[in-house]
Formats: sequence, C-alpha cells, structure tokens
Amino acid sequence: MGESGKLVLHLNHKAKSLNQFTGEYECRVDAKGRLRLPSALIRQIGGVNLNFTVNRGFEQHLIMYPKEVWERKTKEINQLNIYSQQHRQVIRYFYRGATEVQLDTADRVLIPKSLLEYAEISKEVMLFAYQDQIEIWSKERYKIMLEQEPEDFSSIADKVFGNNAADV
Amino acid sequence: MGESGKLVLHLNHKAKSLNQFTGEYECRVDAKGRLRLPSALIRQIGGVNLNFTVNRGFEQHLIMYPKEVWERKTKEINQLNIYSQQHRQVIRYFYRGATEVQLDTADRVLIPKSLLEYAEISKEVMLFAYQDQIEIWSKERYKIMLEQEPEDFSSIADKVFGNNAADV
DNA sequence: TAGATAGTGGGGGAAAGTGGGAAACTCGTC
DNA sequence: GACGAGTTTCCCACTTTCCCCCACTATCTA
Repeated sequence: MGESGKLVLHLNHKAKSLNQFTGEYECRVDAKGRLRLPSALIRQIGGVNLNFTVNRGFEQHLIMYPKEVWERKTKEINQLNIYSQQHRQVIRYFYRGATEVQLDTADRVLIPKSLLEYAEISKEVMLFAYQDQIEIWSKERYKIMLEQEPEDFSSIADKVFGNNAADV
Repeated sequence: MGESGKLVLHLNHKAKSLNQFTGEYECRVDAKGRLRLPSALIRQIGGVNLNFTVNRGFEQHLIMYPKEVWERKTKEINQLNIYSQQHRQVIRYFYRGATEVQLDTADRVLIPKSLLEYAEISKEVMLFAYQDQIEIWSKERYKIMLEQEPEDFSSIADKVFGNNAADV
C-alpha cells in the first residue's frame, strides 16, 4: 500500500512501553514449524509473559509482539474511522494474519504455516528485536534487508540527530 | 590515529556523556569468539559498567557502547513513526543487529558470530576508542581504513569544518 | 630475579538448543 | 458415534554452546 503518511500520523506511534528488546539472534524453525526463542530473549521478556501475537510485517517478514503490546497497538488502530475506505484498508492491512501463539514447555512457539510461507521461512531464521517487538526474518531476507541503505538515511538522520551528523 | 575522517562521521551534538574513551588497542578474539578488552580500556570504563551493546558500524566494523550510552541513542530513534516505511528503514538501519553483551569474569565479551562475520573478524582485532564508543575493526580493515584517509581527508574536513563549524 | 599485572587458552559442568516419539486433541467423513 | 488423517503439545533424550574457573605465558617494575 502507499505510505499515506498523513493518514497514520494520527496514531500515537511513539514507543513508550516497558518492553525494550534488543538483540539479533540466529535460530531455526524445526520440521513442525516450531521456533525456539533464545533464552537471552526470554530473559528480556521477563518470564511472566508467555503470550504473543504474530502477524505479517510490512516487508515480507513476521512480527511478534507480547500480548499486551499487541493490545495497545490494536487500540491505536481501532481509533481509525471504519467508515472511511482508506482507513478500512489500513485496518485490514494491519490485522492481516494476526495469530495468538504461546510458548510450549520448551520455550517454543508454533508459527502458522501460512505465515511461514509469507515470510519465506524454511529453516534458518534471524530474530531482530528492538523497541517492543521481535521481527522474524528468513536468514536470506534479513541479509538483503541489512544491505539496503535507505536512500534518505542521512536526511532523516539529520532530522533525528539535529545537525549534519550523517553528512559525509 | 586520532584525526581520522571517521571521527567526524559521528559528530553528535547531543552526546555529552561521562564516558570519554581514548585509545587504539591491538587485541585478539580467541577461538570461542571471545574478545578480551585491554585493561587500560577497562580502567577507562570504570568498573561499574559491565554491560555493553554491540552493533554493526557503517564501514564493516563493529561499535560497542556502554549500555546507557546506547539507550540514550535509541531514545531519539524511537521517536520515529514505525508506520512509515521510510522511517522503518531508518530504524532498522540504525539498530542493525544491536545486541547486548557483557564482560565475563576475565573481562572478555562474547561477540555474536553474525557480527564477527560482518566485520570480517577472525582473530586479529583493533579497538579504536573515542568519545563514548569503542570501534572494533579487523586488523586488515583497520589498516585499509587508515590508508585511505589522507586523500580525501582535507576535502571532507573542509566540508565539515568549513561551514558548519559553529556546532562543533 | 622475583613478584605483580596483563593476556591467553582450554577443561568441564551447566545451560541452551534440537529433534522426534507418542499421547491428546480437532475436524471432516462415513 | 466411530474412525482416520492431520495437527498440536508434552515429554524425554541427545547435541551443542556458554561461561566459570584455573593454569599457564608474557610483559613490566622494582
């Protein structure tokens, strides 16, 4: 979809959650579609929180949110106007495929096949955790993603960091 | 060392921290991927601070920040709008594999394999500490980086210091 | 030369991660 | 309801990795 930045800017996008994940983890999905979370990540999550929502990300990867993060995000989305076609599109696009999952006794989640297919995940997976979410990428796609430098990185970096930081 | 072009890349007016590192250190990663920090550097760090965040730098090297320095840096990036494709790219480009590490009892950190690969580090490593960060280079790449400075340094310096010197 | 500090390397126990058998459950069909 | 195919999930066994600990070497200082 188009970015329609104006549309979504009403949303309170700023991440002010307690969850602040970090880390890049290499791991794998087994033949049954189970993904074990690295224990370093489990520790960050904090033990109490075993429920997650997985859905499609915007760039052919998956995103996993702790349940209460997901609930907060849906609240934001639900503020959009369902009677506007454009908004409906955004709403659907946001929800597309969201599935609740939970850790089994060996700290694994079962990822639905349709989602694995969408992200082209067969075995090797990279987890990329930042802010309040955990992105799930196939290893190949992750590599490709890293190699792409955003065209306007320096101009946005300018804005964020305030001066000519990324000029050279 | 000292006056490299790279130095200028990281100008960040907002970064005034207590941490102020200096130095160039030669050291090595052992067969298990552990990097021992030189004790001179440990002394600069100040003992209290055992947690770091490592991520990819922009020139095929790694950067290590004390945890709270990293957290300060992410604050600004986290203000971006995750629903904007452009901003998402920038956020990912900024985080690019950031992973928390900590010193073991022998003052070593275990660097994730994916990051070692990215920086082409096998054994010999150069640490380059300045401001509030520690750059980690493979010895070969560090040499190459140093060698290619002189040609364009003056023109870059012109650009950076010539008109925007006020900020610095 | 001895003693202290810095740096290197590896053994081994514990923890993390992997894989598969099989019981339990779901759902459609006869 | 009975049955079977497919899926989910618990459990256990096995492999791999991590990290504490100790021992050894190298370098520096008095």
